[in-house]
Amino acid sequence: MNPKGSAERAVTLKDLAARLGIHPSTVSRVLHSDSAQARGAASAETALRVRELARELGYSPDPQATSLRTRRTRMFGVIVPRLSDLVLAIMYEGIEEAAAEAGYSTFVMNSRDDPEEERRKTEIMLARRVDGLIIGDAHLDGNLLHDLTNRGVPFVLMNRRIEGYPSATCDDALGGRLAASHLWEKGHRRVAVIAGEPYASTAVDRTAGFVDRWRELGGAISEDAIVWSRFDTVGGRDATEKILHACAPPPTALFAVNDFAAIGAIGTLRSHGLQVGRDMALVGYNDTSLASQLPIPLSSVHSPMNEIGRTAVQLLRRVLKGEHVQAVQLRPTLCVRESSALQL
Amino acid sequence: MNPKGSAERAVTLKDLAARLGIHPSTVSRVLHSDSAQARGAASAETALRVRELARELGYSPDPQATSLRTRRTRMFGVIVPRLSDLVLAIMYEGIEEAAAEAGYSTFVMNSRDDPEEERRKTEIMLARRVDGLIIGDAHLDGNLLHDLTNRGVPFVLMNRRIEGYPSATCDDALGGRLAASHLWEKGHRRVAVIAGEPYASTAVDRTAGFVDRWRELGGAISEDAIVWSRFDTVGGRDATEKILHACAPPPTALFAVNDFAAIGAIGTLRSHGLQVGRDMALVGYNDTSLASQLPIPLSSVHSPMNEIGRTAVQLLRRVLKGEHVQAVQLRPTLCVRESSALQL
DNA sequence: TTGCCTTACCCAATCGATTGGGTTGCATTG
DNA sequence: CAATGCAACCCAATCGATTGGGTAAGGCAA
Repeated sequence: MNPKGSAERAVTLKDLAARLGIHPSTVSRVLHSDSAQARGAASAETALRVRELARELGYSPDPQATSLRTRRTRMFGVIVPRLSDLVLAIMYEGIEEAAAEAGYSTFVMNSRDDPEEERRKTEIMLARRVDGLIIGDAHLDGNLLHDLTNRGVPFVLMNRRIEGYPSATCDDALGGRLAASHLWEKGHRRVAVIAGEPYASTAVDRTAGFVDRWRELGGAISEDAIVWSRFDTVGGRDATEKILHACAPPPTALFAVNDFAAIGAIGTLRSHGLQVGRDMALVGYNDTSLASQLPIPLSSVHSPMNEIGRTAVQLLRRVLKGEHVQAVQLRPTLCVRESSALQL
Repeated sequence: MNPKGSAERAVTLKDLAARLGIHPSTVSRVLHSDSAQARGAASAETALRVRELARELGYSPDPQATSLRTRRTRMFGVIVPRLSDLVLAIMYEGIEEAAAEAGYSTFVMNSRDDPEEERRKTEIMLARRVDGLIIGDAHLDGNLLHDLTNRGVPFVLMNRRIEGYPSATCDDALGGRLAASHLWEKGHRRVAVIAGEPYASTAVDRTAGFVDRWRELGGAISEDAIVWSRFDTVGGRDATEKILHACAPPPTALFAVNDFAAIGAIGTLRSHGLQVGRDMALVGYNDTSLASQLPIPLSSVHSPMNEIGRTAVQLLRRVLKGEHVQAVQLRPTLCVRESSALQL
């Protein structure tokens, strides 16, 4: 069929037109118009012939040519701290699904949570002429977003939010409150928080929600009991170590704003001879697939990660239509498991 | 600066040419040529002026226009079972880095390990006119690759290999052998394998390597002791359950071809009152970041995942240059931890 | 019969970059 | 002095699709 192994030359509008004896522009209108909008484009009969031949020859429009003319690429750029962070990977799956359904393709790039890298990656995507950006690593203290706004670049935030910009996130304050209510009900009165990175709204909101609710319930929580940390297992390890050293008497429960930090905490607790669920209650966040599969299943605030990704795409599409969109916060739910099931 | 918030019209070659009073083609040659190849393009002085103005106005060539003319998009398509599989996510990080360094962008899509979906996603990428594909979910029994070859589509495999196609993988047979040698040395004589999906070379090679080595050492291993399973925690759970039911007397060691399956195994063992590392040795595969952070740190065969991703990009670039490339297998190493450290 | 609509098309410019094939002006060479 | 070479450019076609603006043919009403 293709003996030389060279990619066959793709079928073009001109090819179709030549075979049918009509003009390329007519073919374009037939294939492009939304079936109704083909006002005076062609007769029903011609339209049928065009569509038939297109199918037969496997015509697929050249996206580069289309983009050149229409100034739209139907590509979105997605920036995340790292795809090897399961949370972002799942959100990205949601993005990819929703984007594909809408006829968009997506580029993802890792910024490693470094503002310099984030800026560099953003420029690469803009140089590619993406139609819009989904930014999953927004820093509370950055100025990239301000610049992008000035340059008229359409974008939305995902996962982390920043006041004044459109975003698709979990209602993290609510998630923190759920964790606080749960631990309070279980009889805990001394708690500590593994709070995550202070530049990320996820960490800040979850912590703030927890603390707010805790105080509402009449609990006390000191500054020492709130430890900022990296989001990964090592961060959770170190933070737990700090908490165990700083708090006397030690807390009876921990809230980690991230499942991986929680897993790190488990390790540290174990090496201090403390068993999770019995000597120390533990609640994580995101309910990643591992939480329920751990030797001692981990309680976790479930956030709808796939849905957050899908929502980000919807929002970005509305931004592109010129709508003024608000931030969307999706509801988390609490999954109680063995790590915090015991009544004190 | 841009009060209406509309994206500023990008600077084009024509703009530069107009300002300099020369022809766009001259500007193109100056900016495009590899500094030496600009044979008779322009005088050194003119070239300097061109480059200066380009920098000043922030000229960046329109990739769509370039692609249209050159028939190359400088985009690679990447297909993986799922990015939420940490192993693939890390390989993808390697791909992204290497691709970016070479001036390529990458699309990733999830096939969910479904051949139908894989085919669909492949077509989407080809419709986007990617220059080549990196296929991370090759099925041993599929026929997609054959079709792609016939159509002259440049591609390489990653993570999983198939005889006769270029690929970048871990030397999985060796990895299996390392695990076998280790468990044998620790005194184990009854072992079982959580073997993974039989359509994936990773699973097949790791299992075969393990069994080969085991027999070389004089060990016996029955069919019942090799259980095929999904790659995730649930798969590991079910497989372990099966092994504990089928093997009498039970094995003293398990080799799981994937860390997540190993984590699933830990859960099942625990619910049977068996403690990993003491009652049952366990070795996983890939040495994902979690392995060392688990409550009982997991021994695991370390595979150079980032490097595999980078290698896939290098191979694909060589394929594009028309070179005939062979499969590359990168060396794994064994990380022994508490889960299999005890001498029987 | 004239004027006016429709219908069903066609024409040509355009998007931005690339590239094979010129052209011009000047200097060198035999 | 004619011929040749070379440096430094310019020209125009091209990639494939889109789109504003035609236009010819036919029908219908006044």
